[in-house]
Amino acid sequence: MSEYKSDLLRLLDERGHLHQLTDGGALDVLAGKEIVTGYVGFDPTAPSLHIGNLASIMLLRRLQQAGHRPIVIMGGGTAKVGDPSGRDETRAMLTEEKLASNIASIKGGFEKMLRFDESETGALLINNDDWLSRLGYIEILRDVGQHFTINRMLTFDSVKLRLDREQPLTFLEFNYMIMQAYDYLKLSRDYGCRLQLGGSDQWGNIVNGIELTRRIDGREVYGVTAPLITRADGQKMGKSVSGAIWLNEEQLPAYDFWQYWRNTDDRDVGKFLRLFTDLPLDEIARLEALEGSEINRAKAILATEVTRLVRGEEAARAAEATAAQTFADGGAGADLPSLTVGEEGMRIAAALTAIGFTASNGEAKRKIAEGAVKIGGETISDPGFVIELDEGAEAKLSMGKKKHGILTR
RNA sequence: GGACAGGUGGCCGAGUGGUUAAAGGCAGCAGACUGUAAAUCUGCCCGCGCAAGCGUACGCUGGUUCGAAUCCAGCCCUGUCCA
Repeated sequence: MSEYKSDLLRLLDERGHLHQLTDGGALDVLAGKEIVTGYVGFDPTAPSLHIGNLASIMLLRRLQQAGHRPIVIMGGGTAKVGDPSGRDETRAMLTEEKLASNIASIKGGFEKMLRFDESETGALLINNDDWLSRLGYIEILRDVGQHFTINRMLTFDSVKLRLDREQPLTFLEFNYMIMQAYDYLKLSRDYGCRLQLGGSDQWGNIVNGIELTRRIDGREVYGVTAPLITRADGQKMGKSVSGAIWLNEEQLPAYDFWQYWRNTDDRDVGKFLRLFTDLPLDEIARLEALEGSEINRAKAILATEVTRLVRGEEAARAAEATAAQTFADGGAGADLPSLTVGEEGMRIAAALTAIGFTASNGEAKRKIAEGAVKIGGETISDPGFVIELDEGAEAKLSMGKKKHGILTR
């Protein structure tokens, strides 16, 4: 089924992780005979990664599963420069403190998905600020800058796109690819790194690093990119209800994370199971073959598996149980968002906003007028309705079919 | 530094003095149909207010006018070309 001989490339290929690779034949041979150290870079531009980054994290997980050593590069240094890839606009500049706190809060998540230990294949997490910030300007220009021609830099998509669209591209950002390439050289020297993986938008950056390493050190290193994961409806992964689907619990409760996967388009179920879970391929084949409403079973499994991977066993079980109680039994599970209404009660519109179903009281009132709001299954159509509960009582507040919460006194 | 073009709601994009809380599209939310899916159709889509209504809003500041996103001045920002 796969043309590759090494466990690594076969695994990546079978599960849909491969888009492009440099000298796949040589990499296949290398991965077949020794432990390969490979890395992926992540820019700490937010306090949490989101599921758009999940495909890249899975690359590292697969690398480790295939018996190799993954390195997570936190782009503390490159984030100061800003990756222009796939962006129309210059990124907002992040302060040093913000970057540090982002890195700290992103770190934890990796420990669930990768094994960090002292073994030969134990994962490492390294901040490229450790070396990038120390570089001298003249030094970097002479050592690295002489290997880059402007002519070539201008042909890169990340640059060309901006120029074609007549959007500004600052000199700072223009240098991003040089910093990125330098990372590879540095990792090759200090950690014996031979492989860089990344999203397909990183192809240019990866190739630059490979060339730089070859030119300066005469060392052959490799690159692998994963396809851009799109959903069947054409949306990019990770955008949804209230923005991104964050990996961290603080940014998005496990229940909501679970729900995102539960609502996967029928057509994406098989693809996502392969990419984002460890389920065996034959089982996935069975699940994605389910017809009609049966495929909902596969979606629940997908949701639980991915949640387990990202949030842990306990969070996954709780989210799954809550979903079953809420949707299958029409009740209210413990993991639903909750709101205390207090002794004097609370206006329905205020409650909807407080629990996060609506962004403003005005929106809440509109939803009430549309007949979308229910308490305990009863539609509430009076916008002036005041929720009052007896001491210790609970009620289920719903907006639409999917948004449910628990009201308590 | 100069010439020209431009800066409109989450995004794209109309709008060149009043009927403009600002066309249209996308995204989003809800309803119907379903399977917590897709597609389709319908409604909603700045905030506050039960409501009448009020407050904000078209880069910023000021001005003209009964009335400005629209006219004028200065400033800031972006692009293109020139130096």
